[in-house]
Amino acid sequence: MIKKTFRNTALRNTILEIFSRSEKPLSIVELTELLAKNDFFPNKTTLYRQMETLCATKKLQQVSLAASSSMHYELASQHHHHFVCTDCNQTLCVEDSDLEKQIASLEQKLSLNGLKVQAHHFSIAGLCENCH
Amino acid sequence: MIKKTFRNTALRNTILEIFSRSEKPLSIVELTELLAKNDFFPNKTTLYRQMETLCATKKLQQVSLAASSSMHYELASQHHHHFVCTDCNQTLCVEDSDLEKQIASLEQKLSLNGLKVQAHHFSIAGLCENCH
DNA sequence: TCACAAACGCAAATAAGTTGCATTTACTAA
DNA sequence: TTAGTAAATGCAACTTATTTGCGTTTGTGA
Repeated sequence: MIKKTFRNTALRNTILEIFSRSEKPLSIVELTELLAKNDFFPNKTTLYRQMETLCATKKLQQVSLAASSSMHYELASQHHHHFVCTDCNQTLCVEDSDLEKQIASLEQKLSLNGLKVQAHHFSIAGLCENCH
Repeated sequence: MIKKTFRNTALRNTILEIFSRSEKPLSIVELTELLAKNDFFPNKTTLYRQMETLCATKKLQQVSLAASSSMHYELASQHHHHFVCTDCNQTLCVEDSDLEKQIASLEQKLSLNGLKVQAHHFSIAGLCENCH
């Protein structure tokens, strides 16, 4: 098994900074916009590959949001769940420790049944205060 | 407000039959394959529009599965959650009434906070028994 | 400071889903 | 029973998200 060395590049550091400052998961498009404000204009292929590397090294993780057709990402250390407005796409973080516990217990149960759990995806779609 | 009349077509009835026989959510591609076995070869545009109509009339509902990039659908009356193998794509239904309750209570809480909940999406990604 | 793998950019390809428009068909009302 | 109308369908072209191949640049350990 060959170990890939993880390099420090200005782009990568900036990406991680942006994610650590963001309160919500970001898509490639959103990330591109935020990078532009920091004077980075990387090719989209580079960004997709950054996401791949950063997810593989557990720095980030994928988040699939109910109302969106594109993948979103967040810091792996900041995993939580979201409400997404189907009209304006606004995203709100939803905290519910009981739900977390219930999910953890379900995952535990699945592990005992011979499945290896890698991730869970949960989100709620609906209309936010402004949109209904 | 104009009411659209919902028509019965052979294709539509077959689609609903296929979903009622299926134990797991189906993507457009999977549906196309099953329709072919019933000698239906509809255009993909037609299928996307069928999904639109059938979801709007609450016969079906969208399901986003963790390990997949394409939308899946299931009978609205059969809503449950799924485990998806990231390797072989096998899908297993996961029953957990406590989790359901917890989600319902969270949705209730969100409603009281001025949000209109339309749907939730939950799935677990991992490796099935055969793949690890 | 050199070599090599990791990171990057560009162009083209693929996959999922959508739109416009013309044609066909199910259903309703006469 | 039939004629009119809106729903359903098909086709081609388009958009958006993501991936692949390949050549070039750059960070980092020896």
